[in-house]
Amino acid sequence: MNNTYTIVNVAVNRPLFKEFAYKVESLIGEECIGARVQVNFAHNNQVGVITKINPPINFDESKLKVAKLLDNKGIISDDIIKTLEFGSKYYQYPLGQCFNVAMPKLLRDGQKFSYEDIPALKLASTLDESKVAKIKSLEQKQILEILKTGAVKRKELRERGISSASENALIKKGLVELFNLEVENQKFFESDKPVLKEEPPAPNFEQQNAILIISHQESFKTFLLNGITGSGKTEVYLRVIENVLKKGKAVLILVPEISLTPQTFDRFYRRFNVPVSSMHSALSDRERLDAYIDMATSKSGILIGTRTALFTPIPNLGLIVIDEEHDSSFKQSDTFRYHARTLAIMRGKINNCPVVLGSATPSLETIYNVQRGLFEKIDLTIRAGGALLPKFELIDLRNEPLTDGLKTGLCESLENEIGDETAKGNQVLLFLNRRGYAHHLVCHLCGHVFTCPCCDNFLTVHKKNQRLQCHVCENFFPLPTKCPECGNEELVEQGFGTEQVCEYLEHRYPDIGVERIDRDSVTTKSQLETKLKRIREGQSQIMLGTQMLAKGHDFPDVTLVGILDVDSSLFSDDFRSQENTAQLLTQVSGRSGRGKKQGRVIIQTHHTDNQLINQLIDPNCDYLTIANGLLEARKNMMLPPYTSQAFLLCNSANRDKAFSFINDLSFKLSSIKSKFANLAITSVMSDKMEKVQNRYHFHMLVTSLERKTLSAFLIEVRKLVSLDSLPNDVRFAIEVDPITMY
DNA sequence: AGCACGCCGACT
DNA sequence: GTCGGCGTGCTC
Repeated sequence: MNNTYTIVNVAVNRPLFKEFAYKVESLIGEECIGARVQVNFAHNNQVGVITKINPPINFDESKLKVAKLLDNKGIISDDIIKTLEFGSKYYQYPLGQCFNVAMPKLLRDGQKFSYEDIPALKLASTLDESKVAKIKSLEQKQILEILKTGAVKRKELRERGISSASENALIKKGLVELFNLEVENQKFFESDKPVLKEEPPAPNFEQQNAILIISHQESFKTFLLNGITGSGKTEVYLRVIENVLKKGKAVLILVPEISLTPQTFDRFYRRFNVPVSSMHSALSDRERLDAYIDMATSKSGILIGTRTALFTPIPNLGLIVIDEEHDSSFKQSDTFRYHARTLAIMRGKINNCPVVLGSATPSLETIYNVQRGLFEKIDLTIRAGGALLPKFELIDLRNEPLTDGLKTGLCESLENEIGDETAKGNQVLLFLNRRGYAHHLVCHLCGHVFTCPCCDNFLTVHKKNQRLQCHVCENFFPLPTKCPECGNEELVEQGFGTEQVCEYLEHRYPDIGVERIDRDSVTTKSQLETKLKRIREGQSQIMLGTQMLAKGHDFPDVTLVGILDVDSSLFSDDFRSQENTAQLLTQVSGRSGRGKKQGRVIIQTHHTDNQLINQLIDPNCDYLTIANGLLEARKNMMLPPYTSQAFLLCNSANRDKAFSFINDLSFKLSSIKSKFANLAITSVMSDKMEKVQNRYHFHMLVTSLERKTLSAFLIEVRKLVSLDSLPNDVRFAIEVDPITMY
């Protein structure tokens, strides 16, 4: 019977809002929805995904091309297909390209959906106790301790912060054996081991309340777990997860990119006997596929990952957690421009399971959804061990003498405070969200400012590697000795960055260790570990850093947090900058005073009458009060979340091409605009940085009172654009629910 | 997005 | 003649 075939719809990785019919040369049914196929599409071989079986077609059946099945049943589960179909419409991004983003690279490339070798370690069958006794390395002891409970994948050991050098040392000593883990054909809920590996600490009454409410929720509902820093949100997650696992259901936990620290994973690996998988940027393609298969086949019951982990098939999904839900890394800002929070809630709805959003500083969108009754808020207000929240104080820079220190970011009063605290044996954390030595370089004679030749951007001075660097396109140039315009040799460094402040601190406090933590001084995981270790062991008392420091790490001995430059974040033209500043400062301040001593947060500012700053230092004003005030302002100004927005983005290496394309579009849109009520389109504008990497960027902003109207309008935009098809070298994109302004 | 097709100017 | 640059249109 070689004339039997099945007609299927296939989504291909092309910017087309259409699926294409093919025939598969066998009789297949619904079980193959979500299976990959190899197809010839427009003279090209492509991997596509089956979306429908026996669809109605208006195409000559005899002319259908043949699709070759790559999977004998669907690997992309039904709920993910539904989530992507929703996402494709909501974000106006072609379904086939959504699938592409949702699949691990190896699956995209057509590799088999199966495991290859999985390197793992186990204790040697005969353990030479005399050799064990001789081991001094803490890390090696830790490995042996972990392996006593069974064999472990090398990937897991690395995620728990253990270096492969220690593993290799033990292998060399013959205490540990490297082997290829044969994955047992057992599902996580079929194990006879108890769910818990260790007895958890007793929750306080607030945590207990939260655990009960969420655990009792069997059907779809979105919770906001609003817990101040140090109130034990993770313990609530762990307890709820335990309850979900006991019902035989699996769990998905999304975390921000920044929190990929060993502690994040270690707590889960230590707590549960249930296998844990992870998915994040540090994994190899193979490891990512392995984690994907682990979840899809129910070998693991827990997946912890960054935003793309959302698209991992998980049969019997019982709970989705989004930790630090306000974090901007949940929004993808290229290709498929989705927000993982939005799609996670949709996936929860499709699976009829609860979704928990956790944060000390929730996004205004989420707070608004609580006010509208869409989400249920649960509060955690008590810090573990009775630790007190830090006290905020202001230093009015206008009253400070213009010392050398102030020129590099530190006023005299703050210097004195740092001296006092460190003399008492305490630690100090200084926060400055600007890396490099100096913000820019200017000629003292003619005022020439050194800018990037590819971007409309200043070049930042980096002293250590003696170069000027563009923080937009990452291009760099040797540090100049004279002005290219007038030849003058006096070049002035303006604006301080972490590198300069660090240099000053080391000179000012030569006897106190200073650790700089930013993207330039910390490039590998082990560098970060070394620095954190020196801080934990008290060898260094001052740490200075960018956002890298603001999240995830606890520093119990920090009693003083210094905010060096809040002023530059107060006057941005982005309407979200106040919200972001409040979140960042609240998060940074939460790093201090987790021990017994109450911490202080000192903010240096020239604007002591600024409303936001005054709210932050007011002990009677918490983050939610600030957020409610900001929401009120958003309402009055018709801004999100009270309205829905989308950017229409366009760029080209040829300025005229980009400009005339978007102007044409603007003209066409103005004629259809009247069909949409309560919808506003701005005129065409250059992006804040018009030129980036030699491409010229323009945009229009669409604002609508109703989400539905916006969606309907964007469909029209898309049709207009694809009807004309894009001119050569003009790129066009729609960004729905933008979180940064262009 | 890719790629083929076709139109037109430049050059052996 | 014919090579190649780019605008146009199609992809089951």
